Amino acid sequence: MNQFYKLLKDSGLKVTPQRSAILEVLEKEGHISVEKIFETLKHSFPSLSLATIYKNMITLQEYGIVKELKISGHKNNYEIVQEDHHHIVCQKCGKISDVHIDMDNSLKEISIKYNFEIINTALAITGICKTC
Amino acid sequence: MNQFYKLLKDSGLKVTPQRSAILEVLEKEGHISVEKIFETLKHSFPSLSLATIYKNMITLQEYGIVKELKISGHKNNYEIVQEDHHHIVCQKCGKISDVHIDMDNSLKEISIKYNFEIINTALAITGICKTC
DNA sequence: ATAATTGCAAATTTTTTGCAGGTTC
DNA sequence: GAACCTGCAAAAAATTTGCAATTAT
Repeated sequence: MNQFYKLLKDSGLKVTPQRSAILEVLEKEGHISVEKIFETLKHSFPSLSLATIYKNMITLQEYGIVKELKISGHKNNYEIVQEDHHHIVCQKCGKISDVHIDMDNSLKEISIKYNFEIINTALAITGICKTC
Repeated sequence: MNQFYKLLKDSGLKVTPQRSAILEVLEKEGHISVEKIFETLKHSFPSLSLATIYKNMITLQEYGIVKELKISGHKNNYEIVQEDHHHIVCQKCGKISDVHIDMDNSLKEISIKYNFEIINTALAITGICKTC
């Protein structure tokens, strides 16, 4: 019984080894592309197919378990849905880190000003990181 | 002599009819995909090639004239670089609108806290718009 | 037993590349 | 005339689909 057993069960999704492994990779890496997930897992699952990963990304997104991360100049990355947060992305080394920014006030203003019901926000801050 | 003549000239780029037309479409539409640019222009330029649009998107980005807009669930869109702004995106009708949000304080904090030199920010707020 | 999931192969979609001919400056 | 740009066709990369076999519940 793995770490994501309950999460999947509660969603009514089947707990397959491939699916669990994908989630473990996402958990471990934080943000990762389909290609890299495949690279990482093909040793433990020699028959694993890219299609399976793509299908899972779609399903897991539909169930609100995983989120797609689109960042200019990067392949699509995926992450496990967690507490709201945003991302800083180094243009040199490509590293993506989570940051927490309180935007409640700004968002409330937008919501009122445009009469817009906010469901989600995605902020990517690009620049040069500490070590670069 | 069109609207973008000076901009292109000053950048050292050649002013071709295709390039000017692409910029005009971007200007008019605000945010638009390569596919849609192609649809829009193929009437006036029957020989226009998708490759030309892709190549221009790359060049114009390199020269800081155009910016790629990546939004989850949407095709890549492009816009002309303007004053810093962000986007609200309706999940129902797909409409993308510009919004201005002052995030200076939050960004300054991030910059100091992570010792991160911020070059750019991309915020996409998704939800349901007024009319939907 | 049923419905969901996987893996494969093929198909589609999106983007890039090389090169020859044409255009801009 | 030099460098750049376009358009075409082909290639490469990214994603989706259909279907048969397998697996989870």
